[in-house]
Amino acid sequence: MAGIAVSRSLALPATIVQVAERAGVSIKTVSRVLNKESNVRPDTRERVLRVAQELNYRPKLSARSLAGARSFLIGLLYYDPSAAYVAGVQRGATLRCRESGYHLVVESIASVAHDMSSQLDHMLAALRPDGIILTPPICDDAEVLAAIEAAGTPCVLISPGHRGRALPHVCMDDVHAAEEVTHLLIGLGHRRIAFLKGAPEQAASAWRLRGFRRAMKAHGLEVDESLLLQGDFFFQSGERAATELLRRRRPPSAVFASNDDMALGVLATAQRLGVQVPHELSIVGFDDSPAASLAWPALTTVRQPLFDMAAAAVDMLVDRTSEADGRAAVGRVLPYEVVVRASTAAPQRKK
Amino acid sequence: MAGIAVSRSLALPATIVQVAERAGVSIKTVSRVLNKESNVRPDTRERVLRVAQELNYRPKLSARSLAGARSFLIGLLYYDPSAAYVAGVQRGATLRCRESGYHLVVESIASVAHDMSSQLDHMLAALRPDGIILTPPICDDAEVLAAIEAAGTPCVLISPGHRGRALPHVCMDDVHAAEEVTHLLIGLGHRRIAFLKGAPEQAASAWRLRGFRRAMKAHGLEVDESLLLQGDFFFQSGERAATELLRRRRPPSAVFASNDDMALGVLATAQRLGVQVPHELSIVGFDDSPAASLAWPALTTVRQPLFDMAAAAVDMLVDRTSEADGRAAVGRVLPYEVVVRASTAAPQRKK
DNA sequence: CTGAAAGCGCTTACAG
DNA sequence: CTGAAAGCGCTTACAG
Repeated sequence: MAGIAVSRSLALPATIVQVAERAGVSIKTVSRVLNKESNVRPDTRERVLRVAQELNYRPKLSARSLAGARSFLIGLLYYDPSAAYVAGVQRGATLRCRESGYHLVVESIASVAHDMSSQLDHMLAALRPDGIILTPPICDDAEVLAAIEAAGTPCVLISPGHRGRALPHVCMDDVHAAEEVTHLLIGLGHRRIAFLKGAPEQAASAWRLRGFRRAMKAHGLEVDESLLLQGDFFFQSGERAATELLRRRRPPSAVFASNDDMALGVLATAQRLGVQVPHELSIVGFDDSPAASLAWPALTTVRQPLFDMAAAAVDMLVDRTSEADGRAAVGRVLPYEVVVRASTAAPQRKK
Repeated sequence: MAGIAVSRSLALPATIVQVAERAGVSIKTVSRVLNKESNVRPDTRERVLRVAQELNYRPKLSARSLAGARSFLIGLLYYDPSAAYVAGVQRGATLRCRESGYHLVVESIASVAHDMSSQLDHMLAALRPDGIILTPPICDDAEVLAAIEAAGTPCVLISPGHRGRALPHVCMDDVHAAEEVTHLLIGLGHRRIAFLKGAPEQAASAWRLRGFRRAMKAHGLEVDESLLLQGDFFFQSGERAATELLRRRRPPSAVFASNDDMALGVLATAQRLGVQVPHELSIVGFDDSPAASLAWPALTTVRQPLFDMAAAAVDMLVDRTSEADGRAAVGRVLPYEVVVRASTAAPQRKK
C-alpha cells in the first residue's frame, strides 16, 4: 500500500485527498489552510502545510474553478500584440497575476472580423475568466463592451474614452500631461508648434489635443490651425506630416506628436531632410516606448505608467471577485512622468 | 417549471443537462455530438446541434478539463514580451489556438529569478496546460527544460539550439539564410564585410555566423577576423559596433548584423556620422521585424516565418494530445525569405 | 447507435 | 475549531 502510494505520488501529482490522509485531517481542513481561511488551529495549519510541501501538492485549477466561484483566469484583450503599448500592459498584467495566483489568457480581437462578438462570447463562455482587461482602442468598442456585459464578465478598461468611464477603469491624465509637455516647449521659447493628432477613433487623441490647446491658451498663444495635422499613431503618418511641414515656407520650430511612433517618424524625416534636431526642430512624443530612448537624439516624451496601470487593473479584478459585487464603478488615475531628453531645445532663431 | 427553466437559461449559461433534456437525449449523446465523435444518427446530431444553438450552449472548460484528459490551454513562455520576435510568435499562436478551440496563457520567465523553476513548476501543476511553447532564449535553458520535463508537460521549442533539437521543435534554416544573404552582398561586389554577432548564449548567433563563413569560403574570400564584432541582439550593441567600425582607417563596405535591432543601430549610427547608406555602407539585418520596413532606407533582411512557426507549434501540441503519445520527437523546418530592400547596394568604390 | 453510472478534484453550504 | 455530504459540469469506461 505504502509503496504504491509513494510511486503514485511520484508519477501523478498529489491530490487534496492524499494531503488530507497523510496529515490526518479532512479535505475541508486542507482546503481551509490552502485558502488562508481563519479558524484553523496553528499546529494543524503547520502540519497541513508541511505535508503539502512534502507531496509537492498544487491545487488543480480546473477543479477549483468548477467547484468554486472563481476561475483564477484573467483575460487580456488587444488589437495588436506588436504595439509597444500592449507589450507594456501585458508585462504588468502577467507579473501581478502571478503574484495573485492568477493566470493571464491573451486574445487578440480583430475589429474587422464580422463575427467578432461571437468570438468573444465563445471565449468568455468557455473560459469564464474572473475578469477581463481591455486595451485601447477596443476598450471603446461598443460591440465588444456589449458582448462582455452580456456575458456578465467583470472588466477593467485601460485608458478608455468618455463612455468607458462609466465602467471600472484605470488611466492617466492625458490632458494634463499634454499640457505640461506643451508648457515645456513654450517655456523653451517655441511659438510655432505643430501638433500631430492621433487616430480619430481613439479617445487619447482628443485628450492630448485638448491639453495642447489649453497650454497654448494659458500662454495667450493662438493655435495656428494649419499646424494641426491628422495622424493615426503609426510611424508613417509621422513621416508624412513631417514631410509636409518641413517643406513649408515657414516650418514650425517644434512638433508635438501624439505618440512616440509618430514622433519617431517625424525625427527620421527631419534627419533625412537634413533638418537638425533639436536645434532646428524640437520634437516631443508621448508614451515613452522602448524606441523613444533608443532614438538619436533620444525623445522627450511622457512616460505612461503602463506597467502599474496593468497591475492596478489586475488588482481591481482580483479584489472584485473576493469582495462584494455590484459596487459602483471605480476609476483609478495613475501618475505620469514627463521625460526630458535630447530632442528638445530652444529654437535656433525666433520668427 | 418551463418559465423557471427559461429564466434560468437567460441568467445562467446553459449546461449539458439542459441541452440533453430539451433534445430528448442523454448527456452522453450531447457530449458525443459536440466532440464530433462518430456513431450518432444524423438526425439526432442535427437536433442536438439545433438545441445547443438555441440555448447558446458552450461547454465549460473547467468541467471538460477536470473530467477529461485535456485542458485546452497552451502556455507561451517568453523572456520579454516587448521583443518583436515574441509578439510575432504570440500573434500566430493566439490565432491558431482559437481555430483549434484552445486558449493561450502567457507567462514571462525572468531567467535571473532564483526560484524560476519553482515558479514554472507552480504554473504547470496548477494550470496543467496541454502543451507549452518556448521561445528563445529560454528554449535553451536547461533549468527550464528540466522543470517542464519533470512536470511531464509536452512542449515545442521555437528555434532551439543543438540540445533542444532532441525535443519537438519548429525552426527555420538560419545557416542557409545567413549564407544566402551573404551571397547577396558578395554578389553586389562587397569584399570587406563586417559581421555583427548576436548574444553568445543564443543558438541563432552561431548558426548565422556559420552561414556567413560558409558563403565567404564558397567565394574564396578570407574572413577578416577583425571585422567580426560581438553584439548582443540589442540596438545599442549595433550602435557601438558601428561607431567602432566606421572610425577605422579602412571601414567595411557592408555590415551584416545578426538581427534587425542591431542593424537598425548600425543604420542610425551611420546616418549620425554622415555615412551614406547604402552607397557608402550596405547594411543587412535578420528577422524582418516591423521596424525593418519602417527604417529609412528600409532594411534588407531575412524574414523569419514567426507566425507560421507559432501556428505549427500549436498544431504539434494539439495533435499530440489527440494522437498516441510517446512518439519520436519531431522537428519542422519552415521556409524563410530574403527580403531585399534599400539598405543594400554595390559598394561605391572598390578598395 | 445510445445511455446509466462513476468519477475527475476541488469548494460550498451546513452541522456540530 | 473541524468534518461529512453534496455538487460543480463535464468525460471516461462500460454495457447494451
